[in-house]
Amino acid sequence: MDAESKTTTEIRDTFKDFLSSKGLRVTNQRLAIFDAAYEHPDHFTAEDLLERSREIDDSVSRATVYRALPILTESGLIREVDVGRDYKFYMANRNATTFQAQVICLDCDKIFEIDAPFMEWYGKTVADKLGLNVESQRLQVTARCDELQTAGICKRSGKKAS
Amino acid sequence: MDAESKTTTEIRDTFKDFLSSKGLRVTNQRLAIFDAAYEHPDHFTAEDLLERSREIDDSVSRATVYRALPILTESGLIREVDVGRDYKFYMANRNATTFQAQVICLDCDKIFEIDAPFMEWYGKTVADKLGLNVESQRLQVTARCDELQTAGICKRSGKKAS
DNA sequence: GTCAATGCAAAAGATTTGCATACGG
DNA sequence: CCGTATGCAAATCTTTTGCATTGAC
Repeated sequence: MDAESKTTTEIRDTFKDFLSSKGLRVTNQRLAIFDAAYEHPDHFTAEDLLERSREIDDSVSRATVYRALPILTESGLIREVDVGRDYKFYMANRNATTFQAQVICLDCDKIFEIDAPFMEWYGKTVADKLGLNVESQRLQVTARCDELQTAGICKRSGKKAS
Repeated sequence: MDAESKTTTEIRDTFKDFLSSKGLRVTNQRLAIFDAAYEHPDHFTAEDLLERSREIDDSVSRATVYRALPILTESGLIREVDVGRDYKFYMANRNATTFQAQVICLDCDKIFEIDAPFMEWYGKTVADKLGLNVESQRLQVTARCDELQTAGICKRSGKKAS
């Protein structure tokens, strides 16, 4: 067992506590959705999550996934990552302490999370000038993979040119 | 007439030239949509644009607006501003030379455009590390208007607490 | 005249919601 | 037991698309 970071079981207890503290019920479906999210090593969509949740508890419905996502987001246990497509991505918020920026590769179709600690300061500075209080921030870089286009293969994603 | 910046008429000619150069046709509908976009001082949605275009040429259909938007965006004459809602915003790209960040106020429901010249550098640096070439970037700060919540009115937007 | 552009209406696709039922506390 | 959470299916809402017709060049 990993001595440094919390186990999924421990985090699941945090989730249970969160639900209880909000007067929400601890249901099998919610736990299955939580587990599915934490099993996922990467970014996932609501649909991905539905599929994986159902492998754990096949009674999970799409509606329940969509209703659970805001709860998980509010609990801070997962993070919403909107990169401007017509559907949203999410990811387990395992141990991110600093602000994360995203680099989205249009060729690899992959999202990289990058530490961007200075963002904390930046957002506050700008918002202050307008007399506003920062609620959230996002910094996204959309990019192209030259390697894929030139060499025909991308080492990072393993994707080959089509 | 303004001696410093281009008139809308001049920019419309640029649009016509752009269309011709791409082998696209200069239609009344496209010009009406262009004019509507440039009459709009602020951010607007596709639906806003449809409404205003129809005041100029009532034959403009929703489909044509949606088909014109990517053309206008590609021409660089308007800019797409996706702030993570389920619909996109657009705005006339009058004279922006430096990178613009957005501050979105959840209370005023207003989008402020802010110069963020350092972003050019930042995006390139991060993408370089991954071996990627920057295609586009976005930096957005979501904020709350304390003034509105405390004093009940926001000077900036003129909005009153409900 | 030719073929791109248009309007219309239907389709698409992610997310939300109404409602009767199931189940957690 | 009470009331929240669920599944299902229908609804929503923006954006896209197929097709017959119109109009730019």
